[in-house]
Amino acid sequence: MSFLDSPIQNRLLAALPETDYQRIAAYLERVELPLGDALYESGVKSRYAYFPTTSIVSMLYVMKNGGSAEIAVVGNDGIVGLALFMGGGSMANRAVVRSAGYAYRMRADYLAKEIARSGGRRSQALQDLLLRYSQALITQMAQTAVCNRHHSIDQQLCRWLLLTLDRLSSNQITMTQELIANMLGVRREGVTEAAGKLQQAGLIAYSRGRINILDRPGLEARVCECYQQVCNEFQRLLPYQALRK
Amino acid sequence: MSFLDSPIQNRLLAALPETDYQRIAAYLERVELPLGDALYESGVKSRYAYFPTTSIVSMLYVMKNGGSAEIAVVGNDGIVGLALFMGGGSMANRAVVRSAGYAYRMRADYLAKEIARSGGRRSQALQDLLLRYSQALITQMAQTAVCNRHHSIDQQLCRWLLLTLDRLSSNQITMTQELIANMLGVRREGVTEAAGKLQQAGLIAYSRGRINILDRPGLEARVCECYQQVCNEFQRLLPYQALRK
DNA sequence: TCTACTATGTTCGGTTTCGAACAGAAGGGT
DNA sequence: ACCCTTCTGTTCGAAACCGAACATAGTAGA
Repeated sequence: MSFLDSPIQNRLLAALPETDYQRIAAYLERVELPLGDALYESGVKSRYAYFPTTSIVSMLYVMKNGGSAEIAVVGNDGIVGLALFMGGGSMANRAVVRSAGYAYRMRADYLAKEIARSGGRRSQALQDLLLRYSQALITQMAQTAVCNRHHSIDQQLCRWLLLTLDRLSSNQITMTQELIANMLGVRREGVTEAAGKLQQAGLIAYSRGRINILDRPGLEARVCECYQQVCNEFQRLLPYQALRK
Repeated sequence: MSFLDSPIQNRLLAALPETDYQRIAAYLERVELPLGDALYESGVKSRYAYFPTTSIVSMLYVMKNGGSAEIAVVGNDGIVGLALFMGGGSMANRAVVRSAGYAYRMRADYLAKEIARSGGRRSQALQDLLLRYSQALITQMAQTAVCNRHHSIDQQLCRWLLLTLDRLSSNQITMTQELIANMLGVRREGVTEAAGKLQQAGLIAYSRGRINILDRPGLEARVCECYQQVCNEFQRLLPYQALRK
């Protein structure tokens, strides 16, 4: 049984050994995440960790002057709330739902207990998985920093679209240019211009908050090396093979 | 006994409980790190983890076209080689010594053994510490991404100088403008101009690869919020109080 | 001392992005 | 139908940064 056939639509959960998953499953609660929902705020210890399935969550840093920038994106490949695992409890950024959908959530204290000692034994598999995912997230953040420094809005938009697409089942993204601008940390007009070029090239069709991806290979041809680098590391750190059979 | 009086000049090591430290100490080897040394290369599994004491190490991403950007900086507050702990073995960036000095190094297999099981028992303290440090590093990377997006070269130079200063005992930094430019991912001329302003304002004195910090509060007044944000998180995650007495 | 090299300072035009303002176009509600 | 809001497209000058070229000034070595 491959991941796509698995009833567990989150790759981290699906990668757990059967016994570990069974123990954890009792604590999982399926919740709906509406667009724009803030799963956690900067510096506030959250009560839940989230394993997105069909939703996509943005880790967003908001500056004092209101400016913002997306630091990383989490979909069905990961977990929102790593700080609960890493010991800080909270992080210095917000987690915002940027694509409505579903997720499994787990109470923070249960997660902590499961990670520490669960009935006298450690959940080695969960811990290892979260560690590897942490490294994958670090890769994504590092690459975001590089991309922000060196690449054009055009290229960054391509990267953003592809990262989003990879975490969706459809090839239609619901997102206004205004919101994309917030996440890329640029002006809305900059996104309009970049999206215009992609549209003119026939790669996407943009219409009032709905983006249809028409030519994914075309996007991949335009994107900077940052996208592939992140993909490679995710693949290396959390290989498909590790997924539950 | 405060950290500065401690014979262990690395904060992570100094924060370990006495028994854990004693067990680890046998594996530590003090090494000299010359300027420019590459402790590890992108994608190559390194044989050692390093705990810098007087040296400073830069995590640098180098693009295909030769452009580069510093992702994070590690000094006596941290460890180089987190990938060994997180499970990936390697990371997608280089670690370059950007300030000559000393470090303790530990063989990768010893570190792995210590983290996993050490004589039948886990080193809970080490693991917790490395986890918290991972989160601190994530904060630094996230803030680098934000800073790269939103702040001027002037502000970024201030941030860079302060981050370096925090990891040095003296207030003289040995570093050419060319190398700073490499790390900030900007042109050398840009650094010349920014440094010129700081020099004119009497905050620093620059002379052929030697920077003397004359007015640290002045730098702090000019730096963007990113610097303080990172400091706050480091303080919160790895508080001074946790250091070994 | 002379020379070669390296580090820093300065200039110029070109490109990208920004900030602000405004126009048009697509829906939604009444 | 209408208005009203939201989303997208377009324009303008200003600012930041880039790429390249070149000038000057310390420093080290012959």
